[in-house]
Amino acid sequence: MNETSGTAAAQPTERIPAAERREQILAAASVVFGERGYSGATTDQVAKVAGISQPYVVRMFGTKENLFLEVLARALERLVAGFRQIIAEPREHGDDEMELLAARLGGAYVDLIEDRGILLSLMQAFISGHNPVVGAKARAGFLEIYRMLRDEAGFPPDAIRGFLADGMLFNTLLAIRLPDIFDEDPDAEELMRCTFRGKLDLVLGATAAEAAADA
Amino acid sequence: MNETSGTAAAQPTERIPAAERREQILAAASVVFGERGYSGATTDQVAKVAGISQPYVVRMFGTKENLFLEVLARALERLVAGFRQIIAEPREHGDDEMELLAARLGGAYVDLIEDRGILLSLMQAFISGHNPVVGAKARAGFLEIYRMLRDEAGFPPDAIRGFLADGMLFNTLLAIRLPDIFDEDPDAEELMRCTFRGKLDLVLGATAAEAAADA
DNA sequence: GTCTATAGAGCGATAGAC
DNA sequence: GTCTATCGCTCTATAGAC
Repeated sequence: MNETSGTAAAQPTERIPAAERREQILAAASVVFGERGYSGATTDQVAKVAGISQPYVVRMFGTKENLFLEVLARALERLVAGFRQIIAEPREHGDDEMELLAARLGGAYVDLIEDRGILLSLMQAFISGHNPVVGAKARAGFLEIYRMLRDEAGFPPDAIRGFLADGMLFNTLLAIRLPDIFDEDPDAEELMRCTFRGKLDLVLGATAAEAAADA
Repeated sequence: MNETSGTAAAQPTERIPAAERREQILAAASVVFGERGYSGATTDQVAKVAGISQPYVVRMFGTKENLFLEVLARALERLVAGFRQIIAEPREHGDDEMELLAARLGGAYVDLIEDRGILLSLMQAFISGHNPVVGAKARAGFLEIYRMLRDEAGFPPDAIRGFLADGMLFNTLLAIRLPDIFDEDPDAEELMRCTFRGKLDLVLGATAAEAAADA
């Protein structure tokens, strides 16, 4: 079953197609950038999570900045595609048509940012407004969502503001890991409940699953 | 008027009391941490903005982490104190009492985050949930605001959620520097207007002033 | 397709003079 | 109260073997 060597040294990495390896690295990078931030993350940490060597990460993407930009682009693509699909779904017309659509979009958004890598990569982009490349992508992405809600979903201005605002509050409460202190401070759960309402179970399920994965 | 030397070398820094120098460093650090993030900022950049040497920054605060924590604590203090003062102000009772109070608090918040250092230091803290020290401060600070709105201002749950959500959207649109592209994309201004409504002039005034200062 | 080795640059922190 | 000099570490990126 074993190689001849009995040491615990790193086993030679399996040779797999570059495209597949790319995906592995992007998945790892999403996690690491999400947790440590763009500057705080190192290509070596990404490499370790992906199970390969640090120079190979660099080789694959040229620079650390390119790698981050691709992670960000993927997150934005998933967000836009997810929303567009829901908006395109057939829906019954009625007084609460807009509320129903907003609830569906909100649910899809919470689903998406349950992936902490996606959540924090997006937030990293938000605070990189000063960076010409990342900042431009963040502005363009935000405006694309705005146009989609206005033109494709047909939301009136106040509904757009309410929807986007709720989303940014979701981001923040999940980013600061409010569920981590539910047992230390009952107000933490109260605030989460008041913010997420029906969506809370969704969020807590994901949080619990992540905690279990950590252990 | 001049020293004997005619070179353009850095002039010897004026000797000023430590407490005053501390404030200068904190002000510089707020700007630098805000723009570059905790990991992206260097103590040398802070020192240059403050007009002193890099080792002096470290000597004053022990470590870079301590310096960031103090910047964050100052921002939270200003926020909490500002809100508390407005809530304590006498107000006429009536149907729109809560709306009026919310509008005043919102205005104060926009005033505060016009200071880009404060805005981005807060947002830096939000995405540092994984960091035991910074993350704990972020959670505690957010819950303090929540309790203030619930117990001191007397807001009902939906008003709290709406207020906090609007604030987080303010944060995001300012952080990504949406006003920077008003002339490239008219939707940018439309989104800002739909979000900030009456407060827009406040925001744009500050943005214009900052742009002028940069040049 | 993947690794080891290492160059080259930057950064936080310390030591010690003035 | 403030600086200069510098150590030692970490990190990105390159070179080149397999």
